[in-house]
Amino acid sequence: MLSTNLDRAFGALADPTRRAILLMLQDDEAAVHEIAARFEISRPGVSKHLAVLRAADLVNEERYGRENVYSVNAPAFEEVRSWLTVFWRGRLAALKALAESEK
Amino acid sequence: MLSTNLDRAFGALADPTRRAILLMLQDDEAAVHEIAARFEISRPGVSKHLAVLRAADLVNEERYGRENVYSVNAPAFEEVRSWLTVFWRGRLAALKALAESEK
DNA sequence: TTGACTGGTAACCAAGCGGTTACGTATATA
DNA sequence: TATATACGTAACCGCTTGGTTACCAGTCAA
Repeated sequence: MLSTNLDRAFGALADPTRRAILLMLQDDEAAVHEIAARFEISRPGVSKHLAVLRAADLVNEERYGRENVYSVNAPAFEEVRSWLTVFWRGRLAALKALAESEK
Repeated sequence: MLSTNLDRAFGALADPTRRAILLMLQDDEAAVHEIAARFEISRPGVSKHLAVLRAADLVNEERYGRENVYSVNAPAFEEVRSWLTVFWRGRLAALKALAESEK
């Protein structure tokens, strides 16, 4: 099945370790070894989570010397929030239409 | 790995078919056979998607005779929106702190 | 230049997922 | 009562996922 940005974003957010990484990056950007130090899983495990977040475009990656520094990428979050907001508005509209029809 | 409500909610939203089902239910509640009629996958396939949405508490299920009628369950969506909102506020706070420190 | 640090990736494994067909059961209808 | 409808679930299949260890390449420092 072909996978869209939105699929990947929601899928990336479905894992608690990845959400924790995002919360950590929300305070400040960090290198991979700094992130790995805060989690119990192995460094390659963290690398794979970061690859998933990168594929979902939820984080940016920048190389400084031998460090790979990750930070939050805001626009991709907007896409997720936007889907939920649109869904919500549609729902409110449906409820309103229902209320009208019951008058 | 133990799976939380939030994990299941984000995971459920990661699939385009399930999002389409939710958009359909947002207009009006529907029985399983009505939902299945609108998708190309088999009815048992739809049943499994509905089971995932149910496990994530994103839908409600109610039996009427031999029909199983599904509808959107609003509170679970609030949990997802809430996580994103809290994340967002934290991020804005971090950006503000950064701006302050640069003065 | 040798050695330590940083980090991606390959290979592997068990578990989960999205789909299918086959089946069982409950309900409505003729 | 016999038949058709509605739906969940089991069994199966191939692919993905989240974790591991082992390895390799690039960069910094002595």
